[in-house]
Amino acid sequence: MRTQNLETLQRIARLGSFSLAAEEANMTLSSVSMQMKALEEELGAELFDRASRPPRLTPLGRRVAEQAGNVLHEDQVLRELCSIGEGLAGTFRLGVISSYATRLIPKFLQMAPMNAPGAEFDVSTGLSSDLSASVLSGRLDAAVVTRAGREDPLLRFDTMGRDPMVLALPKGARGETLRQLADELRFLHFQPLSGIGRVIADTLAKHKIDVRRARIFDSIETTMECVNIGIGFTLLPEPDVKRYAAADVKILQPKIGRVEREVALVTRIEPSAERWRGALLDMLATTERLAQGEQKRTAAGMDD
Amino acid sequence: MRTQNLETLQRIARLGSFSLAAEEANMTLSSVSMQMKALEEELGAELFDRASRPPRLTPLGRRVAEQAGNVLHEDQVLRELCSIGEGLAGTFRLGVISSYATRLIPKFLQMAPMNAPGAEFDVSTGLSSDLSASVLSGRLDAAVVTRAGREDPLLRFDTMGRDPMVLALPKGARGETLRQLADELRFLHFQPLSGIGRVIADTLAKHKIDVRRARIFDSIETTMECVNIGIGFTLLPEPDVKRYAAADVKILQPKIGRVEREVALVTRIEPSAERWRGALLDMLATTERLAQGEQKRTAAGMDD
DNA sequence: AGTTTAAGTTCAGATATTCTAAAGCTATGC
DNA sequence: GCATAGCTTTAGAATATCTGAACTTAAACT
Repeated sequence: MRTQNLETLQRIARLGSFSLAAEEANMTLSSVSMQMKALEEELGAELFDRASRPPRLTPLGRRVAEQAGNVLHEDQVLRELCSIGEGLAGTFRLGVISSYATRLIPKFLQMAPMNAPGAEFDVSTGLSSDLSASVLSGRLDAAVVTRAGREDPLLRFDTMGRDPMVLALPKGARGETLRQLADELRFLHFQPLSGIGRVIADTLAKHKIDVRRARIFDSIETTMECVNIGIGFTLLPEPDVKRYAAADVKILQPKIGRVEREVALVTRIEPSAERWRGALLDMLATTERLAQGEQKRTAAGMDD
Repeated sequence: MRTQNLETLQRIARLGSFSLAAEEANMTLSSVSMQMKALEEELGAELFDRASRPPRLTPLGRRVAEQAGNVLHEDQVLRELCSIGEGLAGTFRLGVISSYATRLIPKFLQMAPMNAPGAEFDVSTGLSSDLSASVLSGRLDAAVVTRAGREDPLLRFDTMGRDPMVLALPKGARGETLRQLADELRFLHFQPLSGIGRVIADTLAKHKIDVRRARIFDSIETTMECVNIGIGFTLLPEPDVKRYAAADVKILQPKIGRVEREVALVTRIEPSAERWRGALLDMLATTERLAQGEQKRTAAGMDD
């Protein structure tokens, strides 16, 4: 089936004759005639009654011309998908680290239809290392991960932002440095296989801090809840700590220098990704900005 | 645009590689490759990332493959319209004489989706002569009309049924023959330009009956309402008289012999009409049978 | 790390399709 | 009945598409 033939059929139905259709489409009359002959042959149906001089559409031909409109409409939608110059067009399989998902995904999905009407997003969550591996193997197109250590040279990491890591201490804790606190309290260690966990483990190792009796959690919310009720202290990104900390939890910058987790968009290095990587980064940045603004407003509201 | 290319794209998206798609479709691998190259060219879009060896769909390619499904689905609908062997397929522009419309159209439109799922009907009403002219000129595909006198040789009339014409007399009328009644009462003459009107006029002329003070109406319901309240008598098809007559109205066979109106389906004589004329006649006959059954049941119900 | 294999791409030629222009029909209108 | 407009047909040219073979290369396997 060739869509041009359906267009010609529609034109004939609209204009009432082969010759007017030919004129409008800048084709020869014989082309029009041959196209319709081919269409009838392919469909195995009589679309025209050729006994009368402008050939008359049969009832079936009339209906087929109508249905041709549906086919052509879907075809048009397809072409418009492809002619979105700027902006995102396509179905993107996007991964987001669990520790960032809460902050990003709801707002992102809410904004997506406005920011990128030509795009669909299949979002999934996981650990930085798994997500990076999925991007590398092609199961995902892109992922938001925490940067850490060695990075595959086939992948590209575009930093989206840096969150300072802060200490969250339960009410009554006395120490002020990581080392002091590690002696005094149980350390709540975020899953070392995750990006944040790697940052934490690297920091502890670098300063040779021994956290005896550490507990491992793989949920930020759970970890903070444990801090809230005094089970131990932890080291986590500031925005997450502020989101979940109870009013009496003490928040400190670690004295051992700035500790950060760096959040990045990871994509494969390949020519076709150049078309959309920038737009996706823009969109994520916009979302982040809006989400942070909202969080601040919420926090402000809570102060009242 | 060629739908085959979209099918190939879908196959690749489903099977994951060009070669599997080629195998499934019994094509050579190079055909598949060339089709996809042509599709990308036509759409002006990169659908595949050819750096990796089964070429990977880009996000846009994934979305296009999905939308291709919509195009192909509409195409399939179109083909199925054409492959309805028996039965009606198409959009039929159908005329029905006003004096028959009440009896036929509601039931007909109600049954249509079941009886002829592949058909649509644009129904209009009018006089037999106008409807026949419309069929002849192609504004209608077929019409249900009253047969009368000379018929165009380019048209074909298939009789659907015959309604005996009966006299309807108001309460207290004394005459028993048309002639007696014409002397006694005002004659309510149905629109002589219509089919029924022609039958009436022909009958009166044939028997040289003079209906002084006749009144002309172009609605059966109005005519019968006038009989009901004693304004005059009339001669109309039995089913219509029975439908609208008040309980005290007297109904008589005319003594001058059987007077009938013959209802027929009129269509152009042309090869393509052969495909559907029979099916349409069947459908109308079925509808009529059901409608009559219903009318009888209603009448029986009223007797209770 | 080098080799093999499988999977795509490209090319040249064969085949099929579609177009144009001209000639041929035939309803329709005068 | 004749003229004309409108469609069909035909032949040949221009395109497009397919096949099979040679070529390339990513991924898998020593």
